[in-house]
Amino acid sequence: MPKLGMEPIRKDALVKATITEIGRTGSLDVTVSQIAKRAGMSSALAHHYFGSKEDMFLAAMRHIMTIYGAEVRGALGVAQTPMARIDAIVVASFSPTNFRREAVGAWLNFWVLAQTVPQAKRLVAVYQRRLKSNLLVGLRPLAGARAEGIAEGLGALIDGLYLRQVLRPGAPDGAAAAQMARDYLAAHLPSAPQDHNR
Amino acid sequence: MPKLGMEPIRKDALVKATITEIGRTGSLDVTVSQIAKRAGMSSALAHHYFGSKEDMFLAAMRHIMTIYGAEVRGALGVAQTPMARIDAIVVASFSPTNFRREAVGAWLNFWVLAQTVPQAKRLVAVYQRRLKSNLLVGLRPLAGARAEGIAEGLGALIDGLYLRQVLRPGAPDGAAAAQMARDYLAAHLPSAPQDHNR
DNA sequence: GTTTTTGTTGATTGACGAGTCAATAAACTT
DNA sequence: AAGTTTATTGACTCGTCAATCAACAAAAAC
Repeated sequence: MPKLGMEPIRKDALVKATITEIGRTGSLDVTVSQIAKRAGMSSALAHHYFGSKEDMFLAAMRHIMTIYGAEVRGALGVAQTPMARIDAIVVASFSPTNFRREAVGAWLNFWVLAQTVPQAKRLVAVYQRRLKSNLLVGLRPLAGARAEGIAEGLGALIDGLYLRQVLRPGAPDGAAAAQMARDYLAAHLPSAPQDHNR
Repeated sequence: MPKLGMEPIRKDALVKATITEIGRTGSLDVTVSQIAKRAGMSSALAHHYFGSKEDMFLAAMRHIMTIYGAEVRGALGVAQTPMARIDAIVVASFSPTNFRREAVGAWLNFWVLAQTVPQAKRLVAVYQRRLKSNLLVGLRPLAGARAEGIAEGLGALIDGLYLRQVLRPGAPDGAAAAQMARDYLAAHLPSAPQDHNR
């Protein structure tokens, strides 16, 4: 009973299943059959919609980045001050949607994929560029010439917190991670010493 | 012409070849044959000395960590002040030996391996614990109760800088990375504002 | 000098998995 | 109603690779 217009639904299910499976197993060594099964279809159908396993990986990467990008954009939309802009990015980066187990696990594996697949590398590069430029908009008014270095450092710290989350047991603590990023900012922007407790 | 006492030599060659190959290809999907070939022997011999491919990976991880640990210990040995201790760790972390391309590429892949192989996870945990405790010895006299959080943050930053190095083209710039870590410290330890140029 | 230990490899096995294909079926078109 | 497009899958091909084995060689032990 082939309903028509299945393509987008199937592709979407496959993309999500790809992220889930990679995140769950913590490896790119997931079989197309595994992914297809989780998405509720045969592996042949998965190959029908995506040409190859690599295409599925790339689509999954794009999906993660799209969600992240949308969330950042949404938060930036309502930010009024430079400081609020930066904080919006930090909050979005560690929001439950983005900082959840499977997504972080998949993200790390995509980083590894980027070493092999040029297309994946380009996607990571896009992410890095966007993150940095978004941060700079908020940082330049606050830090002037030092903004560049601070953005670089904060970016690396965020990535590092993601990296470490991967091996942490239990549910991700986005709030703690976000606080760590804020501490970094507070230390580098003495102009806004908002909190120094503990 | 079997010379005797080959075992340690062969094992050593295999461990180094494993790191090289993983770093070079940027993936754990290296074949035992590839590794053995680079180490100048047959794949059968590789299996003879290490029981399995996984054993080779674990030995390679241990090797990387051993080198790193030795270098840190050496640097700590001559450090007189708390600040010197912290700096010794930072310098060792980004020394040419540890911060070279293949080693960093392999290191990231081992991090991924840790998601799958409990033994590998334990090794990473050991690394993290040692790093943190080493940092704390230097940090506590300088930051008191804040030391804990700073050590955590600096650790994440270091890991993040490693992570990002993986995708950076060209030769690794350990000096720049180390400077970033120092900036982090300078910002969090206002007591020692050693440099604030640029 | 024969037996044992250590080193070494080519060839083989066995499993697994990406991608293809042929076939079936339900919708839409004309 | 015949033809076309879209959906779907079981079965198959083909390659790859970890791991094993049988065999050979040289040193050491007896």
